[in-house]
Amino acid sequence: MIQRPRGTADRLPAVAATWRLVTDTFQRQCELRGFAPISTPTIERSELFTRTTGDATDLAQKEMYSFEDRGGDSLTLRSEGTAPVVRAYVQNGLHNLPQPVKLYYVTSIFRYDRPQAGRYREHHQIGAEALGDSSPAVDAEVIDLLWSTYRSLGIDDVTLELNSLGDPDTRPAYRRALVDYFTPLAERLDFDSRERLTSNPLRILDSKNPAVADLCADAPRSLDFLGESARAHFDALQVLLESLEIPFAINHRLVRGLDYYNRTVFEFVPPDAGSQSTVGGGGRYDYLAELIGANHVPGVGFGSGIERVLLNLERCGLTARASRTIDAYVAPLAEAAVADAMRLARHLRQAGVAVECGFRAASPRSHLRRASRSQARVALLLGTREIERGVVALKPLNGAAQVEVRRADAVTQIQAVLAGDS
RNA sequence: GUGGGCGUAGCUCAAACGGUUAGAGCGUCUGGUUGUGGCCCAGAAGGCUGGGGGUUCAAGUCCCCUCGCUCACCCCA
Repeated sequence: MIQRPRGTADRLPAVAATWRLVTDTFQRQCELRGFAPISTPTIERSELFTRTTGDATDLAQKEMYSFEDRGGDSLTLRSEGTAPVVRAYVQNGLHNLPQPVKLYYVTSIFRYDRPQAGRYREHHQIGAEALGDSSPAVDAEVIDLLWSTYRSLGIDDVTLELNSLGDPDTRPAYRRALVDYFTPLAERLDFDSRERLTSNPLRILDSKNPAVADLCADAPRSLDFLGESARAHFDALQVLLESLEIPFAINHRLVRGLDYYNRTVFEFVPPDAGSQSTVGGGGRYDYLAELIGANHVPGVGFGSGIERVLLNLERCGLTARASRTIDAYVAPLAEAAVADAMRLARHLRQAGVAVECGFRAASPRSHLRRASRSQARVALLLGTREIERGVVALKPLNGAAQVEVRRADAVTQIQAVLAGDS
């Protein structure tokens, strides 16, 4: 049997209601703030991701789904959500719209990684980006959007962690300070962290290795290296978050897995999250557009894994139940009635009634069993008797008495019954 | 990429020491006298015991390999 690729999932009807709850809630929160939907291709030129993500990141080094197409171009399945949106903004001249341009998306993300709880090779993210405005209020709005989405869903125990990484002009000094701090301690670092000492020292801070974490406690803090304007930006953001009553905690060790971030970075983490500690995160990326060869475009945004949101909904006991969609079930009792049954179903549907139609002639018992399980409120029986007399038997499934209605007024009669017992 | 646990019907699970024809519940389908649902009852369908190799008179059971699932490391959403 051919099976689905590793790390992918079939999303069955049973989880559709909860899935839709998440995306609908997010969409609603976006619309409440004037964020407009955007979608970008599943594949992009590989350079879009390699140039923005950062050479020293795991994502760039071993997690991208890249391939050469028949024309010899290197393409990559979307490995993160932000760079494609920035690319689309630049390529489509969205800087001609009033700034900032506020965009949101619901999309799939592909990363080659070993699957485990809450981690997939194809996962899905809700995300938003605000491009073209560098003021801290935009950071606050974006954070508020994600926070409000979680709150509306009923997830009220995730905590917001916040940090600022400063700007490119102060990054080298901070980086040097980290190297100066960790180099004498190199023997106490694990292998990965020692590697990062030269490749990407900031990421040492992210290590979950307890020994390394201990050393990080006294490591230089990025907040102490902020330039004047980055400092003001971060202070302003905190005031805004406090005024919005969004609780947050400064995490000096919070860096992010992608190198394009500057200034604000944030993550939402659930309590006692085992290995998958982040349900959503993002930050500011004012220099990303330049990395892909465009003019300067400040931006801030986030991504949040839908599968991880689902895990948190489940943890909080908040999964949605599918609602009934079928109003009526049409049951052909004889082979000769099948065509009539389908015609009746069509008339009802044209009138806005949701109808499930039995496809083959069967006993009333068999059809009524199906009708019950379809959760329809009425069953419409069509047999040779009914066809001869130009009527249809209308049986409410709530125990009320069965009646016969003429075919000519079947639709209005059925609508009346449906309206009556709802 | 590294390590642990686990693979029996669509699902949840049985099958003592290796020993006849691998079972049950749920679900599905059909029926329970003439054309009437849910509950109940009966019957049926549904398995190369993940795959391959080995040991043995005999393997779902023991050994090896492999694939898959899962959890953790790592990384991230």
